Amino acid sequence: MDAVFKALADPSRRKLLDQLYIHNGQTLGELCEHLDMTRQAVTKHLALLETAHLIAIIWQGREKLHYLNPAPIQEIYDRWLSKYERHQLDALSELKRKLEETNKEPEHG
Amino acid sequence: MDAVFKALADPSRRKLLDQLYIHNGQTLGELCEHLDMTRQAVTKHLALLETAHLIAIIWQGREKLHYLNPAPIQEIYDRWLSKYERHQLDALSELKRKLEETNKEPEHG
DNA sequence: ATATTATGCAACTAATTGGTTGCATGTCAA
DNA sequence: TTGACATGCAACCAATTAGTTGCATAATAT
Repeated sequence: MDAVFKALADPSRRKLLDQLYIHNGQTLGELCEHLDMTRQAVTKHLALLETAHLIAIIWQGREKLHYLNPAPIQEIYDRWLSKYERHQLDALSELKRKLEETNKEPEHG
Repeated sequence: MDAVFKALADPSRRKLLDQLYIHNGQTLGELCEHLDMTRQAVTKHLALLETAHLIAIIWQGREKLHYLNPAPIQEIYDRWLSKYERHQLDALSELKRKLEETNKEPEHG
């Protein structure tokens, strides 16, 4: 799960996922065309995405095809995001209560 | 949005969110007790979380209270995660098709 | 008043990250 | 068989990050 969050933290890697979303199964060379960096840099980004299982790779001859795998993203939602959403109402009402309480006293920074 | 992904990329920061989920409105000092690092380090993590609007801060006298704000997390889901989920079935079937294709002889023309 | 508590700010270090260049390997096409 | 291509691997560099220490400031308690 840590690998997934780390992988999603970089804008270039999110852009790669976006590219695969637009056109799935692209080769390394094709993916490179959309990013302003060397092929080797893109390779490293793709390696991180693969480690996080956000993409799957299939070799076809000398070509490396990349496929989007949204499963880990779904997991983020299931195991982590929904957890916080459930607290949303409670959190906000508590915040509101505390804000009103704070307004009775002098402000700080 | 980039700030949110960056903020979520670190396990210590996710742990801080977890702590606030368990007990909302904790002070800096309280949050420090759960992490094995200096107060100043925790302060920096909390600053990043605040920048990403994942937490809200309320001053009460000399105490700094921290409140969870799950709104950006909900945004991730709405604007980004659901986008990939929609493709999940297509992506997997495409992958399967390509895998089967790979097991044959490559084309020669 | 004074000490204690709760926090902020800044400089510094070490580790990690994002990128580069150079060279090597395997596949396809002529 | 040769040359071009698609990619891999490794060393290196610069920027960012995660953490530290030291000192400063503001609020509270005695």
